[in-house]
Amino acid sequence: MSEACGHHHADAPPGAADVARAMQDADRRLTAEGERMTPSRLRVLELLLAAGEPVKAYDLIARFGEDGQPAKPPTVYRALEFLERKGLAHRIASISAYVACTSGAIDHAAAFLICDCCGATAEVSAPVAGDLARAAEVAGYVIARTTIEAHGRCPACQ
Amino acid sequence: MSEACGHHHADAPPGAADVARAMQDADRRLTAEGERMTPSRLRVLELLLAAGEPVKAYDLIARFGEDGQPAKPPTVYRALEFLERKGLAHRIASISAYVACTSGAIDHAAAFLICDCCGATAEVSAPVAGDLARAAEVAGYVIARTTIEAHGRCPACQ
DNA sequence: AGATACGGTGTTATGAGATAACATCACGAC
DNA sequence: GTCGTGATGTTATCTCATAACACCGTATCT
Repeated sequence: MSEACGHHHADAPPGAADVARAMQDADRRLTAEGERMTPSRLRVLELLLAAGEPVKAYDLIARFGEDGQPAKPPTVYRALEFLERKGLAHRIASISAYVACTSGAIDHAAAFLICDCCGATAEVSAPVAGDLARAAEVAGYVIARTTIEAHGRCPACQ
Repeated sequence: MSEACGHHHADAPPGAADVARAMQDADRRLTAEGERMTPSRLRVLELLLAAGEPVKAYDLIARFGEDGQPAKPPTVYRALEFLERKGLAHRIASISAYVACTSGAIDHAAAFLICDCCGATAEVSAPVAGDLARAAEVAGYVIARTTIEAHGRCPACQ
C-alpha cells in the first residue's frame, strides 16, 4: 500500500452479505440503545465495512454518494465521530485513517497491527494494554484511552 | 492544556543550562557518527528541549527565528524528520505534536503517557512493548515500529 | 394544538498539518 | 577542480479536520 514491495496483493474484502449483516446488527443494537442510526451514519459504516481495511476520511467523502457525488467533509467526520464514540469504528492516528471495528466487545481499548506493504490491519484486543497500564500506574497517571499501533509486515507480505 | 479543568498548572520547564548540555551531548554524539548537526536541526532540538512537553509543528515554525521571524514549514519538518530518525525526538501521532526524547537509549521503541489536562508527557521505555510484540507474533506480523500513547491525567492533575 | 428543547443535517468557509517540486549551496572524495 | 551527495531556501499545494450558523424533525410538556 504505502511501500512499493513488488509483489501481488490479493484483497479479500468481506462479501456484501457480511457487510449487510454487520450493518443490521449495528442498527439493531444502537436503535435499542436509543441512538439514531441515520442514513449518513449507516453509509459511512457500510463503506468502512466494505473496505475491510483502514480508509482515509477523504476517500470516504469521495465514495459517499451512491452516484459518485462526494459528501461534504462535516457529514463524514460527524458520522465517524459517532461511530467511534459507539465503538463501531476506530481512528488509526499513525496513518490518519479509519477502520470498522472487528472486535465484538464494545467500549474496548483496541490495538492494531498494520501492514505497511498491503495495508491489511488486524485489530487485537485488550490484553495488549497490560503492561502499559502497569507503567502508567508506576508513573502515577490515570489512563482514559490509549492509541496502540504497530507497523510492519503481515504474514502474506513477508 | 486541552481541557479546562479549573486548577493551576505550574510548569517546571528545564533550565537553560540543562537545554544547553543536552544540545551539546546530542551534537557531539551525532557529529561523532558522521551526521551533520546543522543550525536548523539544533534550533529545533533546542525548542523541543526548552518546551519540555509536546509542541505542535507550527508552534516550532512560529518560534524558530530568534527575532520572531517564523521559519518556512519544510525547514522545521525536515529537522523533525532528522531528529526523529536519530532518536532525539518523537512524533506523538494522537495529538500531532513532537517532543524531545527523554530516554537515554537510542533506536528505542518509545511509549508515552500524556496528560490531557496540563499537557505533561512522560516517556516510558521498552518494557511496554512486551505483550504487543506477543500479539504480533501470534498474528504472524513482523513489527518494525510502534505508536503507543496513553491519554489521561498526570499525578498533579488528578 | 402550540411551545420548546434537543440532536442531527446542510452549507460555507477556513484553520491546521504536512509535503511536492525545483533551484541552489556546502562539503568531502577522487 | 569537478563531481556526487546531502542540506537548505522557496514557492506552492495537498491533505486532514473543524468552526459557525441556518434549518429540520422528533419527543415532550402544558
